[in-house]
Amino acid sequence: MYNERKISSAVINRLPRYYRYLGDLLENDITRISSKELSIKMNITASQIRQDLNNFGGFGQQGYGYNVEYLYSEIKKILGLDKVYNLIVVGGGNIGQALVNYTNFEKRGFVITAVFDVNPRLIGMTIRGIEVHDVDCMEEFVKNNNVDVAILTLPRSQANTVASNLAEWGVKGMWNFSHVDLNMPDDIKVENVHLTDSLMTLLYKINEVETDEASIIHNTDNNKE
Amino acid sequence: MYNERKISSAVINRLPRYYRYLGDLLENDITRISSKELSIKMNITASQIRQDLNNFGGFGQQGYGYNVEYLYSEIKKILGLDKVYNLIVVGGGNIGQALVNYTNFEKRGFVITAVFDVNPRLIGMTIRGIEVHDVDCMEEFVKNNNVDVAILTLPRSQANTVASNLAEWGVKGMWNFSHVDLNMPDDIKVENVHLTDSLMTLLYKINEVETDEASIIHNTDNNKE
DNA sequence: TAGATTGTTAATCGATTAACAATC
DNA sequence: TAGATTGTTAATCGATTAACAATC
Repeated sequence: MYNERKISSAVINRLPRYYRYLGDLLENDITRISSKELSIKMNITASQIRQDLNNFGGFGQQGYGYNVEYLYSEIKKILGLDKVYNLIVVGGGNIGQALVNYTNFEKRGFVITAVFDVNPRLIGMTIRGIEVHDVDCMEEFVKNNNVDVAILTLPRSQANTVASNLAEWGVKGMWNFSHVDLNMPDDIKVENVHLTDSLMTLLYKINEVETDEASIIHNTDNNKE
Repeated sequence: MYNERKISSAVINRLPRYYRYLGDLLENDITRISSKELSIKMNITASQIRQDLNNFGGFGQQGYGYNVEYLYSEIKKILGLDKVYNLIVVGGGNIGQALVNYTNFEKRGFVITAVFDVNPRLIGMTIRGIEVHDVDCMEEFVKNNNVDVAILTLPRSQANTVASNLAEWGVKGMWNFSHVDLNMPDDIKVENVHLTDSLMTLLYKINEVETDEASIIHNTDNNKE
């Protein structure tokens, strides 16, 4: 496991998608698949699939392809999904509550154990059996429980201060829904979900299509010049 | 505008971040900024900033840098944020409701005008003044209203069928929260928010840190060999 | 003017794709 | 065995960074 070079984030970001497709194959009782077949399903090249997988090991067999169940379980291990994780939600607003209510997380071993907020109207409430605590209790909670990930769904202005504290108290990863970049030491991992940014890029693309269509018309007009 | 080569998605994905930083500068009454200064704030290279911006035009001035207000307004136009968009939510579950309740969207001109669901217990309800309709009414609604984007927060199994219908009825973009890939014609734009995938990559990174630490110890042990 | 900083070309780096020998 | 398909090296492609002449 050691002495290996770092895996590029392009590869890592594709792993959950492989995992999803292999899970679908499993559900359909497909026992083996070649990189070529999978590449057609996933709309990527077979070469990329083989390169990606070989970052972690030789999971296939010449002339046969990949055993679906084995490859699925290996990717599961690579992603660390064979463990259970302890998550807390910091910020009990719309998104925070929605994530607590999303029962699929628990099925996968992502267990939300507490929600924290400053709002007295929320504190003491229970969301799907999980209590909303005062943020003042957060330090004690984090220090006494092994919190793997904090889900940050709080206002921009507070995100960095809170995240720094959490990191100091032992939280290893920040799943950041706050619309701001976090400044964290290298050993604290951050994954951003910037919903507004995501929607903006979609709007760009929609407008781009319209512009393209306009230019096709325009070019046709000028064809005779 | 026409005859330009296509802008890479790496660039497009960075635009909302530029927009955010420029907005912050504006709020702090900073009127000009050089690519070098901005690069330090954003933790990217000045070269990349200049390359990115020059895909769309020369917004700066030699010896001066960029006028913050002007550049902000130009990126706003590039992203199409100077318009108002009509969105619908398809699937009135946790995430769907949370997005309806997120009032910041409206401030930016992303207006959610309707929610659709199959659940009789939700139909007729009102979320922040927006009614939840029966999906059976969706065709009529979409055909009579100019729907720019459908926010898909429905089960995997239904996402593709529903999205195909919506595309046929005139929806231009799909903001896809369903945990499945959509097969859409090229002129329909899709932006995925795969929350589970995002969390999985975070977990990978957390475990990677732990593995790295283990290997450092291991390497030290073996140093004498 | 002199200094600063852009816009843009050239160099580098990294990621994707192609090719093929190894081998099941 | 012959055919299929991997693992891996080499080639290509695209994105990032560096460099610098143009110019405000």
